[in-house]
Amino acid sequence: MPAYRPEEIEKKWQAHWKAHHTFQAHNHSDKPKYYVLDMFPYPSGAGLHVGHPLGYIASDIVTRYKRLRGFNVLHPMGFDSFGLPAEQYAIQTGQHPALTTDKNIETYVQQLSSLGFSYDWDREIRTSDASYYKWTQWIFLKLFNSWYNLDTNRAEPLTDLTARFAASGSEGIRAAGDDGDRLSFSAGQWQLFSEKQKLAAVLPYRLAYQQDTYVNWCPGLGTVLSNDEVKDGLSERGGFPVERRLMPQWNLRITAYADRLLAGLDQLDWPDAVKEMQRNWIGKSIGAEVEFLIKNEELIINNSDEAAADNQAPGTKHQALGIKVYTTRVDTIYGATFLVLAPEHELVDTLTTPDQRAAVDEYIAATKRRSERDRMTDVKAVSGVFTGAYALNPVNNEPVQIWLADYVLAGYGTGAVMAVPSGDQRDYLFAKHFGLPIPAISDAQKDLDQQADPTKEGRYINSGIINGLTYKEATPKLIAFLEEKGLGKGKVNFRQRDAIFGRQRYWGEPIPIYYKDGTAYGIAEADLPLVLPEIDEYKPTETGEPPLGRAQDWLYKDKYPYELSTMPGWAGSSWYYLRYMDPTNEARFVSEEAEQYWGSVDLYMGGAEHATGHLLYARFWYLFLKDLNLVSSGEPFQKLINQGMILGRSNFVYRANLSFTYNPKPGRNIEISLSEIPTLFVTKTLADSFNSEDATKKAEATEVILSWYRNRISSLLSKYPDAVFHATTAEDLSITPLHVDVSMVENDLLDMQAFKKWRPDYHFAEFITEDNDTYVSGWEVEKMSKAKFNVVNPDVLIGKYGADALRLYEMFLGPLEQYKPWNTNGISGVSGFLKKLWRLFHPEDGDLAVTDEPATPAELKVLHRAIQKAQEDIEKFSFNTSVSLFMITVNELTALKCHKRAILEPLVLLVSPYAPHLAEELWQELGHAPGSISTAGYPEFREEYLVEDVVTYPLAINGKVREQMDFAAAATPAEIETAVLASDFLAKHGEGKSAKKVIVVKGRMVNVVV
RNA sequence: GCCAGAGUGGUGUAAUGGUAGCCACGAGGGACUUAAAAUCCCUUGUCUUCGCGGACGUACGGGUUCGAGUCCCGUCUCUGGUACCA
Repeated sequence: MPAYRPEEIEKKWQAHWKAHHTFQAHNHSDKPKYYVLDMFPYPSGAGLHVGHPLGYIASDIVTRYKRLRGFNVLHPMGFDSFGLPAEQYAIQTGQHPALTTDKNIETYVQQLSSLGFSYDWDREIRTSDASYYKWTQWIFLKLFNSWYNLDTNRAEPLTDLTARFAASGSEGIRAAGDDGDRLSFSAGQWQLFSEKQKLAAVLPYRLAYQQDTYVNWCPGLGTVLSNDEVKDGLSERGGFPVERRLMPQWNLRITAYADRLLAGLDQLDWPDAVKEMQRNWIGKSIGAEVEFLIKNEELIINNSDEAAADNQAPGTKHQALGIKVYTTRVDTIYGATFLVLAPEHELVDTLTTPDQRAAVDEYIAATKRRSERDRMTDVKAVSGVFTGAYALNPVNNEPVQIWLADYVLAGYGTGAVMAVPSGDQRDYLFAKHFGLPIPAISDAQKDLDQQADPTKEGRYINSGIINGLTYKEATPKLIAFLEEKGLGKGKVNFRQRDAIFGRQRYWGEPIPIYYKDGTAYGIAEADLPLVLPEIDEYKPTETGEPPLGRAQDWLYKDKYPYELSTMPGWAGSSWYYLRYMDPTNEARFVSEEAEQYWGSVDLYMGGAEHATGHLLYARFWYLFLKDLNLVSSGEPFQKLINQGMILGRSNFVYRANLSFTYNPKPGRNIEISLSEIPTLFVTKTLADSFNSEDATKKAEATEVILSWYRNRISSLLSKYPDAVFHATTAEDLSITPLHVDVSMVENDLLDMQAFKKWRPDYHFAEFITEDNDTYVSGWEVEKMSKAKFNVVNPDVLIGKYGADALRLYEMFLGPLEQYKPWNTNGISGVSGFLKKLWRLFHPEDGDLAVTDEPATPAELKVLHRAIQKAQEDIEKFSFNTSVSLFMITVNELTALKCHKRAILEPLVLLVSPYAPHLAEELWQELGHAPGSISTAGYPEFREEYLVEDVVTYPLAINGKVREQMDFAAAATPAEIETAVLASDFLAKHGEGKSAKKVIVVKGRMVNVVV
């Protein structure tokens, strides 16, 4: 083969790999294992753009490197194939989402293959296959049939719990979750419960449970969304508004694992940013729960005795009515001058006095009207209403007013706060707004007439039993005091909520639950999978039920209706990495043997956007499976790398907004053809001058444009003397930058002919160009999107330069983790490098001309420096520097005219993880078996080839380098110092001063201090 | 606001505390060619000098050090995340 033709060799090797299953991983091997995982893609209809493969290329390089290093590498790919876009498309077109999904997957597989990734395609999985989601449903049933025992700090089978109920009732059971939802009963009462009562009693213990929950309801999508699917009050997919709504929902009790999810982070080799995001998301806070008793209790209970009666659940002993608040600053309790409840707080109705009833009702109604989005964007506005009721501060029995305000969230803590206006800025603003007192509580607080001061410094004042104490002394004293009175206790709170686990949508895993007499039962494991039924339309039913309500005769055992919600998008992706270990197992979600062999993922490559969603859910499921002894490692993903996003580089043209509108002279009639009314675009230089701060520049630019305009008007007037134009003046001249498709721009020069053909309204475009007749377009870095015309398709680049060039170029762009703009221009550089590499084997693009001559020391030095650095770089995921290293190496070998097998063969191995097709081809030409390069072994680094006899030292005076001098590599610092001082160095550069000190860093440099 | 991370030529970037700008792109000049493409060679941080050279230069202001792009303190800007979380 003469010249380097990527289009031929790449197709050839891709076909070879596919036919020979070259990258198949085996579950039995003497080799050490290594598991490299890419994040599970959702196969979108748009296919891949150049930003998507970045992480895949990096992980493939590591994969191929590890194979060379003798590892048995598992590197799988599959598809998260349930999801909203396919379903939205189905609603619009009536096409079954399975069909569009299959088509999209086909495109993905084709695109991924054309990039030469070394996936073991025999392990491909799809979450929407029944053979896969059978096990997703199976895990759900495990969750449904488990509870979390706080005494053993792990999930346990529900049967253990019911056995304890039967033996000793609910007494003494400590389970994760809210005890407020649970009944207390004796063993005798349990025995007397009906089956329905028993199931109802058990439900609030389950790790998958159904409950009325405040959810993010998205009317635009017709479903609920989880917190991580909502951004700024809008749905992440589609951007529809989201509102709070109370609905019965399936939930997963992820909060049971909050502490373990938090603690586990410390052992993970993950980016700090991601760990920090998970810590914030879990949001552990250590504080206290304090109860404020209601003043004038009787008065209020009389006012609303029904609500008060509700509050006395049967079986609980009578307690004085109180409001529990959660605080992390119990030390500030003497400064608590009022309480604020969330408008949804359960005691609101009970507490409201007749005088305030109208105001409170009005406030609650107003809160409901405000969408979640308004509440979030409008955080500065202070609003609230007084209930008329008072509570007693438990530390001093002072009466405090009880208010409602929507800045208090129903879902966090107890839904009520004690407001300490001197120490909390929101409380401060609230107090100022409503004229409530702001007493100081610490002698260190400053500027209380301006703002709150949350300091923990100083000593307490106006604070009863803690007066004069410090923060450290006061907190335990107060908690002890409150505990003794039975009005408070230390408490840990988490910001994280249980995960809502149902979607009112079609295209997802059916939840394996059926209803008998209104009670939820899990279907038998033997009856899995519960297959997604066919339906006529993918919309909700007329009665507002989810689409599954349309399924005909869809009943368990022909009798019992199924749950109509499906699982959320993250269900299937929470355990997929386990299925890859044993993807076709029909008897188990993964065999014990395969699970124990592969253990956990050694390297997980993916975007940071999954930090708080997928990565948290997957860890949660893993810990749960571990509690059930179904998996064996501590955490699922040992090392995580976030590849940065590749941003688009948009190009702009500058339209001069000139008026060509006209009227005929009175009594005349004219029609000017559109083709004679141009749209004027000015080159960037002119547009920049026009937008410049410099008035002279701006005036000059304006004049250039207006003189062009006047010429044009006058030529139109000579042709149409009857027209009167509304002329553009210097004052109303403006310039609008417009996006232009990046494919029409090369090195920021616009292809003006292509631009004119691009759209009808640019057909008659005219240009004011640079002096050399080029049109320079502007540019800006933005996200890649169709609307910005900056999307670059990898297929086009592969067609032009080859996959190897694209792989190298994406790595060459910069550090993997960094966000960086895409600029196609530079790809010619790596393409040139590949050609040069080829020419080391095929001089002048002729026949293979590799010789068996022995290598020279200079050649060996180049090679071994490359081996050393390539290895270091890949171990620290610094791929950009290895590409530049390869370029240097090839440049030097070209200069040395090196065509020797002893050098080139190891070089091919070094490059092979990056440019696998080229490497395979050359490897075969060198006489090796086709396809054998991937396990050929990594070249061994030999330090001795790098040893130099002579080292050139830079000589500096006071840190400024002045000269260079050669020394024997073995020279000692003392010898070097003597030699430097003996030379004329100081005389030439020392400005007559004498040396105070000489610093010699061996092998590095010499600095003379004067 | 809070939490991360980052600021180096026209651009992407490189630099175990030790000669700042490697490797590329772009630009300028040249060779080859009827021409173009491809390929090859030279120049390319700024200022200064005919040149040798010199001065300045890693967002800004300080500090530590023989020596700072790198470490420390403060400021500014940008990017990402998060936000009434009590």
